[in-house]
Amino acid sequence: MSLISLRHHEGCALCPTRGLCIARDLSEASLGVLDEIVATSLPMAKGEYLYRAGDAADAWYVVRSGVYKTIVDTADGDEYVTGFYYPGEIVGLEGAADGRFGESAIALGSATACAVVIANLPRIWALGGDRSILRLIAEHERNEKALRVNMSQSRAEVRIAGFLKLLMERTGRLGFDPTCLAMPMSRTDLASHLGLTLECVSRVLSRWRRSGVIDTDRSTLRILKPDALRSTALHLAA
Amino acid sequence: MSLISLRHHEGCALCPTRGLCIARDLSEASLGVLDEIVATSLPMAKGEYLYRAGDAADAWYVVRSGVYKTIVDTADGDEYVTGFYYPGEIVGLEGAADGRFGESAIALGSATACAVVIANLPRIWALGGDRSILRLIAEHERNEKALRVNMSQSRAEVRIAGFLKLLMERTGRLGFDPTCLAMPMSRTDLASHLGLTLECVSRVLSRWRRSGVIDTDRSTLRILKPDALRSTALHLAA
DNA sequence: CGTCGCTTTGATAGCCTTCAAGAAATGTGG
DNA sequence: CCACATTTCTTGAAGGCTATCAAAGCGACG
Repeated sequence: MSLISLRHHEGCALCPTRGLCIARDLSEASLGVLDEIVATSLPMAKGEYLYRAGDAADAWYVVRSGVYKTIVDTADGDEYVTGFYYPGEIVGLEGAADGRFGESAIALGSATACAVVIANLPRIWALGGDRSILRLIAEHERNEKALRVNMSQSRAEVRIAGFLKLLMERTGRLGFDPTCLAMPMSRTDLASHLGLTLECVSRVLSRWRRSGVIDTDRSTLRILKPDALRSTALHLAA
Repeated sequence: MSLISLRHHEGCALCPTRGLCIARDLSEASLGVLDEIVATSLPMAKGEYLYRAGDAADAWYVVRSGVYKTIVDTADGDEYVTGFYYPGEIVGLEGAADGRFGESAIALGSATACAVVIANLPRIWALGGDRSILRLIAEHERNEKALRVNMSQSRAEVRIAGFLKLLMERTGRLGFDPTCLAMPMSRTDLASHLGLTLECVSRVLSRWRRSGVIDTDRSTLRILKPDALRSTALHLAA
C-alpha cells in the first residue's frame, strides 16, 4: 500500500482526536468494528514519507498525532507545499481520483496517521459511519476553500494573518489553546505554502514580533494580540 | 431544501455528463434506481441562486449543464467568487460540514444541476455507487488543490495562464474542444476569483490577444497558442 | 440617439521579489 | 563540552509588478 508500516491500531476509544474523526457519531459497539477496519501507522519520524506521489492510493489517511505536509514537485526541481495537516484532518483523499497519489505526504515531526482503506468503506457504511465520513470530507472541503480564498489575497500580511487565523480555529477545534500554535514547519515550507518568498514571511513575522502581536519560539508561535491578527486577515460576512 | 424547483430528473441514461458523474460505474438497471434518488433542477436562468449561504444543506449538487459560480460575502459588502463549476463537477459539498451552506451558488447563464440528497446516500451505497462518489469527490479535491497551488503564485500572468490551463483540462474532459473555453463570467468575477484587480486581468488578456496567444469573443475564449499558455503557467513534475 | 454598465487603457505609488550579506541556530567531530 | 561547518533565519537596498486612481472606448438596451 505505501512505504509506512501499519499495525492494528491502538483503538479509537482511546484516540485523542476521536471526536473529530469517523468515530465521532459511532456507538461504543461500532467502535470495536472500526478498530478492525482502520490501521494506524507506526510512529513516524521527522521527514518520513506517509506516501509518495505515484504510489497506489488504496487508502486515505486521518492524522492521529503530529503534523504532516503534502508536497508536489515542480518541473524545475524544487518542491511546492500544498498543505499542512493537523490531528483529525484528512490527508490523501485526492488519490482516490485515479488510484494514484498526485502528491507526497511527509511527517514534520513525530507523527501517526490512521489509514482508511477504500476497500473497507462499505463496512463503514454498514456501521452508519457514512454521515461521519461525509462530514469529515465536507469540513476538509470547507477548510481547503477558506485557504484558497485566503491565498488569493495579494498582500502578504493578509495572507499570513489569514493562515494563522485558520490555524487558530483548527487548533481550538482540537481542544488546545488557540493562541499557542504548533508550527513545526520551516520558514521555507511556510513561504512555499503561502506562495511568498521566505524573506517576505520573515519580515512580516519580525514586524509583528516587534509590535507585540506575536511571539515566536522556534516551533511554536504564540498569538499575543488575536484581534490585531483577525482584523488584518480577510473578513467574511457571517 | 432550497430556492430552486426540483423535479424528477430527466434520466441519467440521457445525461451528457453521465460518464463523469455518479452514474459512471453503474449498470443500466442501477441507473433507473439512481433516477429515483437524484433530482434535477428546472432550467435556471442567469443570476438565479441554486442555494444561498445560510440555507439548510440537505443535499449537494452535480452540474448537469451550464456554469455556476459560488460566492461568499465579505464584511465590507462586496462578494468574493470562490469557484466556477462546469458540467460533471460538484457544488455545495462544504455544506455537509454543519448542515448549512457557507457560500451561495449562482447560475452564470442557463444551467441545470442534479441534487444528491444526503439522506438518500445509503441507497446509493447499496447500488455500489460509493466508489463513483468517492472518485467524484477526489477529482473535486484534486481540482481544488490545483487551483490553490495556482492561486498562490504571485505573478498575474502565471495565475491567469494556470487558470486557463486548468479550464482547458476540464473542458477536454467533458469531450469539448479544449482550445475553445466557455467563459460566461464577467471580468469582475474572474478577477475576484483570481485574487487580482479587473484592470490587471484585462491588461494581461489584452497583451495575449495582441501577441496572438488568445482571442476573446465575448463569452468564449479561444486559445490560439496553447503551448505559450502552458509554458507561462506553473509547471508541476509528472 | 443617448444612457448606463462593462471593458480597456494610462500614469503613479506601494508592495513584494530579487540579489546580497550578516546573524542565529543546528549539527558534527574532536 | 567546545569549536567549527552547515543550515536556517533575519535584515538591507534596488527593481519589477500589481494596485489604485482616473478617464476613455465599446456594447447593450431602452
